[in-house]
Amino acid sequence: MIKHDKLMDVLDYVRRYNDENGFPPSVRDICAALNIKSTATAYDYINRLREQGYLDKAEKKNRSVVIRGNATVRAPLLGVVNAGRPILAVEDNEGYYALPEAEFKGEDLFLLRVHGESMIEAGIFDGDKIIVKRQTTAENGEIVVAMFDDGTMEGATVKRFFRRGGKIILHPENSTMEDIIPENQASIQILGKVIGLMRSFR
Amino acid sequence: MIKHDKLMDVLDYVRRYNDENGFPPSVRDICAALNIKSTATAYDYINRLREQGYLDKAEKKNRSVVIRGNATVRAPLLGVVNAGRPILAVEDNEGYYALPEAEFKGEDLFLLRVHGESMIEAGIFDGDKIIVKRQTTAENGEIVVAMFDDGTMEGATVKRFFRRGGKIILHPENSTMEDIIPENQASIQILGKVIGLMRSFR
DNA sequence: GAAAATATGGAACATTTGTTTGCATTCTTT
DNA sequence: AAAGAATGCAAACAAATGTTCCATATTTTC
Repeated sequence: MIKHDKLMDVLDYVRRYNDENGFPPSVRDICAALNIKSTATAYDYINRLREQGYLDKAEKKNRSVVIRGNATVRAPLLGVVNAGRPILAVEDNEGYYALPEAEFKGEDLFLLRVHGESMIEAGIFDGDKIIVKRQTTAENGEIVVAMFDDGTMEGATVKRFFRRGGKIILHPENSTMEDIIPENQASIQILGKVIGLMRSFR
Repeated sequence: MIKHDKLMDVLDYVRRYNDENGFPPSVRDICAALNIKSTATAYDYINRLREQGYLDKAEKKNRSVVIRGNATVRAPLLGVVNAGRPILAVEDNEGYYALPEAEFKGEDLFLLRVHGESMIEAGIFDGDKIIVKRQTTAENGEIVVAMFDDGTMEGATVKRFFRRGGKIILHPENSTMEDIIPENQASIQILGKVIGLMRSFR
């Protein structure tokens, strides 16, 4: 059983305040909310929570208490796969998404909305948002976002990537569809590797 | 085309600073980063960005500039479905996840890690994390997390919910499995409705 | 090119906020 | 009960930070 003491109250309050306001509370905010009479007391609580590894705080910076392990990475939602060229300048993104850093700490991430059924057997459905790590190469069996340069197809697709006998195979995870084996390998450009997905049932 | 002026530089910096530190920058931080000579100038930028709807700021509060539309809802990851009783006090959660408020603004959310293949045809795979809105009722066709009180099964399961002819049907989206039609309806407790999911390919 | 409008800077000021110190109180241990 | 440790408080101080005022530069308009 976890002790439900004042320290945990402070931790909960910091979390809640940050959720509601988008920035952390001051020492005096904590005092007011938890009926603590002295700022020194709240200040001490913060330091103990820091020692115990529950939160971080930048010295002498106002409103800088942050819950440890809550770090997020932000990735832009760039567009729709299969509906034109999605990867352009940062300006035409459709917003940013916060992803838990613990899971998605790849450096350069972006999101794409998936259109079509070609990866349905891999659990990627029409309308899903995939989390893509930007890279130009891929290993056998990885799911990639690839783009065709030569006009044989418009835009980009999501497929499972294989290289066999010097040929690149883009394999849809849908038994009603055929593998794509491009004649000209140079015409294929890997935009990134799919490392996660988000779905909203609505 | 979007004008790439100083205002947008400020906006980008606020976003980046917040991503990296977990709390917003001060006016002087902005000055230092963007080579702005006077705090009045940066202060003015902030106000204009606020007027144009790009960010919010609490008056007279230090480090309180936040990007508008970036609000997140936090939901605790409570455990594993089908492996014991997952829904307990907030204390034994395995961490919090930030979800974009724009999509998941239901009030009381939590996450569960899915175990098993029973919903595979609905695109919910073993290991996925589902986002659940806590509620005790469900509509026909919704995917729910349900728990059995009477010991016929241990713990909770994810199934599609139907009520037909006075009977509750819990339908696995897996053609190799049978519907669950409990004798005693009262023994079934709806814990929530699945409204989203997250997956990490690793 | 002059006038007007706008943008930026310098500096001071006001407020918020973090931090320290010492003391009183409560709890623990002996 | 006494000693010691931990906890909480009040008050003051120092630093960080938001805010304002006005002068100067820059751009726009006519």
